[in-house]
Amino acid sequence: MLNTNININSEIYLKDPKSTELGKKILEHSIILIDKLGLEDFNFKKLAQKISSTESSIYRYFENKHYLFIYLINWYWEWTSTRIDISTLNIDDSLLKLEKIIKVLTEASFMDIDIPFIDEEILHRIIVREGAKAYHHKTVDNDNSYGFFISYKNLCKKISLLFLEINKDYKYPKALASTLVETANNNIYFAKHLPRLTEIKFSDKTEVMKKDLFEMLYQMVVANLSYSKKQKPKKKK
Amino acid sequence: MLNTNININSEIYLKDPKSTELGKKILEHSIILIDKLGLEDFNFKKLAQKISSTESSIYRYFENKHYLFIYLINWYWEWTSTRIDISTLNIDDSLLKLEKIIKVLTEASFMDIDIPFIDEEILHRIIVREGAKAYHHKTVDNDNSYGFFISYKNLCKKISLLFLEINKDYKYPKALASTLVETANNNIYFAKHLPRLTEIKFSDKTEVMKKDLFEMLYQMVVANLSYSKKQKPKKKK
DNA sequence: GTTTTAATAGTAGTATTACTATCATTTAAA
DNA sequence: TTTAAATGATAGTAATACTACTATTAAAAC
Repeated sequence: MLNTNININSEIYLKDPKSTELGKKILEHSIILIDKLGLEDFNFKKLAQKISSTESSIYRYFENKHYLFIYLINWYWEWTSTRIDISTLNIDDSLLKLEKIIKVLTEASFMDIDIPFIDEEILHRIIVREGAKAYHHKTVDNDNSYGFFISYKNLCKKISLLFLEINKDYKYPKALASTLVETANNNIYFAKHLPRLTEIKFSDKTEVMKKDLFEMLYQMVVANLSYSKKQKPKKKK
Repeated sequence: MLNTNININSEIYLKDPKSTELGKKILEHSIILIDKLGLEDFNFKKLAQKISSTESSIYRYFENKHYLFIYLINWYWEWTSTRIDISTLNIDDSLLKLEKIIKVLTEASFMDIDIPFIDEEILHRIIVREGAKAYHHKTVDNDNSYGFFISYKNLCKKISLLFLEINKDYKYPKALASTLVETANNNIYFAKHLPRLTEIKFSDKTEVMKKDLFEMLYQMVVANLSYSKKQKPKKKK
């Protein structure tokens, strides 16, 4: 069932930010500020100033910066899942579905569901730059036990099921799904900041870059899925 | 030319930590402490306590925690490059070289060059958990302008050249190289902490896991390189 | 063997961060 | 119009991320 209402694990917040005006302002401006300052220089004091509120008010919504960040990341994953659902709806051809999924993963503007207080383009930029920090830390197991990464797992699960649809014998659908998501983000980032790590060329005319990135990722997935298909189980002699 | 002496860009430190006793203690125990506490909870005060020194003494070697971290990351990349050189020395077969490289990337114990004050096993664990933070931040371009990521680029370059050796027409050797390195680390991490993102099963009997991971990565690379080989340039009709 | 320098330690101090606690005020719902 | 929810204002604490300066020790040079 398709659901355009993005739902976030209630363990992440103290008070649902979607439920109040201040909450929505926190979400809206935290995205803008994190994009501008970077996650390490962003803090609740600066955010409070920006929205003409106070630190203590923000602390009523989120225990700390990490939880707010986890919220945003989850929002992105849920939003991405939803866009995948919408964009693949009524499409039967598996390879066409794959195309749609890769487009969703690489273009924040593709199949947009507009929610007024979230700028998805900026959020996508944050994810590309710092999304991996959500789970690359010492307390990942604790966060995981509260279900903070379920949205990410569901997203990867969804993608991996399509891979099995294309090739039911493929051995590593989950790993290929997470690799696809991570590689999409990494190559956007590398193209801009560490260009010797990818063939993708950054350009302000983003259409060119998106097309190149799309082709690379599509080829990567198809190569993996079709390589395995060829490998007939060989009997040992 | 093979060089087992690991050299780090001198812009990263204020005083060469390899050159003094305290410097070596800083390197040795920062690795142990970062592994134990995680990068965010690690600081110079705690490190100073651990090595019975003072904050101010540590600040003579590194401007701050970030630079020390960059130093360790660079050490790892240089060490990995060196191990690749040694392990592929005198090997002619490209696919055998690929095997060696993947083993170096996945096993800190493979082809060890023992340097007394660096515990490579622990350092590898840090890289797997938090290595990506070295370049996923707002000031990446500044760091990059000082050459802090040259070692990583060289490592990827080296790997990408082997890919071209296997298939000179392959279109994305650089992207595949960075993806290989990142995917190796990610899947070790996912196996342990987010197991639904990979087929690799974590086990304390690490040999099993390493073998699975090796096979997955090897297949991924070969699939990509051989898929492209098949694609004969088609004339447009 | 003394002088000079390099290396380290010790102490103190500052600005910022990451909170917690308490109370007052405004706004909305009952 | 009362009551409760939401927000704001203020203050305070412990920790962090430094900088500055001075003292001591150890090693190298003369």
